Amino acid sequence: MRAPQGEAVTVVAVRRRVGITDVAAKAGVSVTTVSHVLSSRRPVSQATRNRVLKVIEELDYRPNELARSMRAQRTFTIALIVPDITDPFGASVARGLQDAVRPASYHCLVASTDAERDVERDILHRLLTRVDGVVLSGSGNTPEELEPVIDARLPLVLLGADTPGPGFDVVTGADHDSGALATKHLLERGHRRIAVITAPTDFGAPARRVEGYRDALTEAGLPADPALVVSAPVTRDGGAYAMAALMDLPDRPEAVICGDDVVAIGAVGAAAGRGLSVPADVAVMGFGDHEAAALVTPKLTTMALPSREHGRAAGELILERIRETEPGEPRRIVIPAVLVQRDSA
Amino acid sequence: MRAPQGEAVTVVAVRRRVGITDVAAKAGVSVTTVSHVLSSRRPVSQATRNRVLKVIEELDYRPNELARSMRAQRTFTIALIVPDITDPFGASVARGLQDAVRPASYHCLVASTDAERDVERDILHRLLTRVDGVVLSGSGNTPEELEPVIDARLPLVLLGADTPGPGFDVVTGADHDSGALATKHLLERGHRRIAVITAPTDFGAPARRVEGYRDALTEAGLPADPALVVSAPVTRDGGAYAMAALMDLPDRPEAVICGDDVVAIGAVGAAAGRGLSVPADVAVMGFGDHEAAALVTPKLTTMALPSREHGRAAGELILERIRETEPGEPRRIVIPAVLVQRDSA
DNA sequence: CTACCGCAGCAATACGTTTTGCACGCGGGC
DNA sequence: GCCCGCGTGCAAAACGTATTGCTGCGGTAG
Repeated sequence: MRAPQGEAVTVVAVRRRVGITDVAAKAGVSVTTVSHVLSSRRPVSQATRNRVLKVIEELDYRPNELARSMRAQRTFTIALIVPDITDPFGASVARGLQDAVRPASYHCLVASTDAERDVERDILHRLLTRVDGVVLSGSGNTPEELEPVIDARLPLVLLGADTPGPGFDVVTGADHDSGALATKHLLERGHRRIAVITAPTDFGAPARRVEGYRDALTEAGLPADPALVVSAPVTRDGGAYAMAALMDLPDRPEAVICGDDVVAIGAVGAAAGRGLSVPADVAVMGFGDHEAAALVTPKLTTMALPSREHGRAAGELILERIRETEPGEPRRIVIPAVLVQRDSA
Repeated sequence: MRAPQGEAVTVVAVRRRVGITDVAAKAGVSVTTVSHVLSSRRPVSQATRNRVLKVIEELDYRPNELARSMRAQRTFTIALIVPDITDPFGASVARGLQDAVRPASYHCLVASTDAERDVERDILHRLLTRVDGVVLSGSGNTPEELEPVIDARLPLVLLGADTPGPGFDVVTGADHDSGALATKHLLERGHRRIAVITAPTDFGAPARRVEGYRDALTEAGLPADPALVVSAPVTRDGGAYAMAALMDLPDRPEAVICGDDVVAIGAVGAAAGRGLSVPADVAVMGFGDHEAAALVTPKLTTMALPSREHGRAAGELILERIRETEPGEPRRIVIPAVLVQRDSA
């Protein structure tokens, strides 16, 4: 019953992977016909189609995607290269990317580089012939590193890129605006002396946020006191020290915007250590909306970076590029941060 | 200078992807020779080798991995399927997996299923012909869902699997032991009445931890009061409510072990709300060592789940399976949790 | 001097699909 | 009654690589 064929051997042995040829043979048609019932690129009689489908079912045939990709010159795979997938931003981006491309039956290959240039280059090279597009995040992506990608005519989207000039597709946060938005929120709550604790770099996203902060102040007709902008490592302790310094100022600020939630948490701790209560004595805002932001006391008011949106946007952009026939103008997608009001401001 | 050849046409046009054939032609040898230069599977004279390498350099030739995979019947890709890559556990596992397989030149394809069974099945099916192995985490992986994978003779490793019986490779946490370990730590600090707040399930990892807790108590000659084991949703509020209930007990516990850091943070909050100080009045332990654990006040003493290790172990196991010629006995790798002492206990 | 052995390289085949040029037969319109 | 067109299916080529049987050549040992 299981084996109508003549073979009486009962040892099952290693069952070879079933290919389209096996299906064709068992259904008594050519491989072309099988392919056509699968792809519907040419009409096939109902009778034949049914027969083929039945055999496919029986044999549990699944087309070899590899061969398919090779033939079509399309892998249906997008590579995501991030400094560290463990970092919440990287993970969310990965998720957003998956969300965007899965409906189109694309997969995601993800790799972590630890921001090491040669690792990044190595991975990039080995991936080039395996994927239909690349989303690259973080690390100092210099144009020359990117050269092999564009050279391979592979769609490429940069995430939050600073260095490479125009000519690239980019998805980035609205850094200037988020800095301004945070500042305005504090202004609306009546604060006038507003300080900033930022990362110790004078370029990139942190710098642009500080600029937004200054512009918001200026727009409100307020002076931007340079003493109120301090920099600190992006750690809890960094935030604590910087906050302590601010609180020691003769004319202590009424509110402080921190470049990261972790920093903000350190700042809140430092304030508490001096008997200052948040937000009654001093308001504190964070950036990023980490998991911890909603867990600490007081719950942190913060600017959420919709990182999943970043990933989704990148995915959609890549998909568009893949579908395009003509290269088209480089695009730049800017994603605004959103204010999450909680208890610290 | 750039083009010694006769072609005077300056229009660059679309440069075709350079293949091994182009290299062979330009070097004046056969494709076989080029392949041998690359693979060293047969000796090639130094002169020829140099000439070929030079041409490869000039043409910036990179072998098409797809064709290579097809020929070798090996994709050098491992699939990781998790409920959500955004979840810190999933992300760490991904990272560990990458760490493990990258030295062997393997890539990682990651997919999130949101724990939806049909999404999982769909992804699994579409991946089967594209990868050399699968690491599957979370979701109720029923054996029948796994059938296509084992049917395809694909190495498969289950992460923290509960349901499927033996016959599968599994990497899992030492749940029973970690429960016992946490309990012993509190016993050593002199606590006698120890409570547990656990997830509302009576199977899987949470249940096994509770068992470990009971056994540790018994071993210490202490009674296991059923009233001290309460269940709560794995949220901040869940922890808070459960803690409140425990604190209302006539004979209030001196210490409580929470099934998750988030729950522990809620518990600490509830204690503070009743004027109880942690750890002076009541000790609290968490599970998981989330980012937030080190950020809250007091810093949480917790059992860290080395999730990156889980991923790494799974990767190494898969690699072994791939290299094996004979199937071999199913293996089970158990990874202990580690105690992270901070300030809450 | 001859036979044998090893080195270098070539041509052909396989991997599993999809696509395309062709052939065959049948029915309808002129 | 003939021709055209359409519906249906087949054989062969292509995607880009790795492998393998073979050939010719030169050197060495017997």
